[in-house]
Amino acid sequence: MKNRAVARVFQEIADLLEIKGENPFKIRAYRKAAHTIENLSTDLKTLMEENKLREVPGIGEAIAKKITELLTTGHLGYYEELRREFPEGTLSLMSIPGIGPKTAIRLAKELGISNIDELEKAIINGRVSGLYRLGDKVAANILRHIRMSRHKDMRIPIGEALPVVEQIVALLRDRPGLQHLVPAGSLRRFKETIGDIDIMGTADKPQDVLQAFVELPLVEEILAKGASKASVITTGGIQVDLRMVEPDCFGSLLQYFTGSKEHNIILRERALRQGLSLSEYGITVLETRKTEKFATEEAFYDRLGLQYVPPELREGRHEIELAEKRAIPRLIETSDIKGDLHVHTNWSDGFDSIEAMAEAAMSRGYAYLAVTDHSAGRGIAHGLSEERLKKQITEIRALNPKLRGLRLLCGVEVDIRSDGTLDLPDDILRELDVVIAGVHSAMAQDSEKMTRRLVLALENPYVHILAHPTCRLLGVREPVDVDLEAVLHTAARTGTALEINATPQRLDLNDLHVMRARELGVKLVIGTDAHSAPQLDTIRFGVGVARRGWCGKSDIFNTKPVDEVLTLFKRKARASQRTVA
DNA sequence: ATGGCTATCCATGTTTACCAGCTGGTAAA
Repeated sequence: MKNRAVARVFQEIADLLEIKGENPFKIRAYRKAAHTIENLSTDLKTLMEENKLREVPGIGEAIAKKITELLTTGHLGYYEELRREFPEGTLSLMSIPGIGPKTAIRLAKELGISNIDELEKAIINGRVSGLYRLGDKVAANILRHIRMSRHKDMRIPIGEALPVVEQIVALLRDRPGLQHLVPAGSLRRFKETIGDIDIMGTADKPQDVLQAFVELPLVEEILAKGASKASVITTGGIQVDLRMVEPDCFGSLLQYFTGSKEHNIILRERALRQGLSLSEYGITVLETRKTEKFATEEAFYDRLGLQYVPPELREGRHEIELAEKRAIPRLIETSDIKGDLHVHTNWSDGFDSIEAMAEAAMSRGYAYLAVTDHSAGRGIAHGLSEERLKKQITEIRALNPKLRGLRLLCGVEVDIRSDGTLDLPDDILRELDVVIAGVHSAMAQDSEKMTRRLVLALENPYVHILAHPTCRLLGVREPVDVDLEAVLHTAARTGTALEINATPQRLDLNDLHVMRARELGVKLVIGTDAHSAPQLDTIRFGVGVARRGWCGKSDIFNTKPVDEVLTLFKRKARASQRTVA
């Protein structure tokens, strides 16, 4: 049994205990243990054999015993008994937002509902809204979430797909005779979700590479393996195709399989007008019927009289027009980023200390890092009260002289309450270098209310950045209902920056929003929202979104030196003082 | 259930918002 499977059992025990209404601290102990086990770098079995289970923080006598039982017998009596106490399927009801343990158990016991389909029927028949303390609004809300979960698309978030591809490429890169190995498709274009993963390669002996590919440890199932192509399903359930091709037409093949379809259609139509026919094998001159081959994409675009088009722009918008005029801008790169303006520490719900985050920022070569922990309104995150924030400011100021080359900025991610007011008074916000405002509650508000709420927050003279403006979580939570156009205009008018939140689950703003923001002259920053030091690396996902939104270095504010950033932020408060005067 | 450590004990995560019924339970973040 793998660590992950053990963790899942404990997570489910916690859910069941929650339904049961057990001691909350006991529930938390199981959740904590599950989390620790999931992130453990050593195999539980090894720890068990060395009698070191108890040394893991969060694993005590009872849980160590349960792990041992699981690992030796493959079963856990306690868990199985617990499951028997509740109707089958009660747990699945809790996956619907709006249904917690109390409601789940009532639906199961009072209506005999044991799965989501039955729940849907019961709501439609009006059986749910008849229950005590469950009215029409609750029922309608649950129904809405059920329908939403049905329509969830099955594409994989790029945050999951990219690491898998990188792992595969890293494992195969050193095969003798391998020349190219490049992911194509929507992954290469850095779309936020990916269908299947396509990797293209060239090698002296393609068969060897294909063989090594299907033998990788992360391969769960081999769907097909031929002379030039293999398809597998990874242990994470993602389909990956590897296509080995002839080196002399690698360029046109890579171009073809990178897409997008829309981009390639426009390209073909344009080529036809020039008497050229495009295919994945090259460019055919219609008059002579001769096909030219291209080893690189650059040569391919060049033959068509076009500037090279970065994959992120190949969406059939206006990139080909601009490539004709050689007017495609230089896009932002991760190395252009000079600092991160949104990170958390263990003062709120972050994992690492301020020092550890600063250390990580220095090793990335950053010039600055803004510490922006939550405010008290986010109770569960152990958000900072005014008092604790003051203490943190003192600590950061004391730390700064000790840091070589890095400027730590004092900041906060202040809650925007349901009415648009902020969770901290202006007096303290005024003291800070960086104030990020963000919505973390009451996300179901209607568009009018939500828009008014965000506009009000942006109008605060001390708010510099609006965090994750639409609050979406890919595959988990839909964006809030908001008039984003109005928000963008307010941001432009007040000189407030909008964030491209780089957390792979968020990517918020998205590429289209970023384009629109650029058009309106809205300042943009990329922030990782890192909750641990390694998460500073997720900046590249934000850079990917910015590139898809046609951003150059100058469009993203945290490519500027620290003084310029601070000057801009201070300018907003000064401007509003003038307005008042 | 864990971990600290005077203990067959005690602390451990908190605030906001919404809805059903007009104060308090439930869920989300």
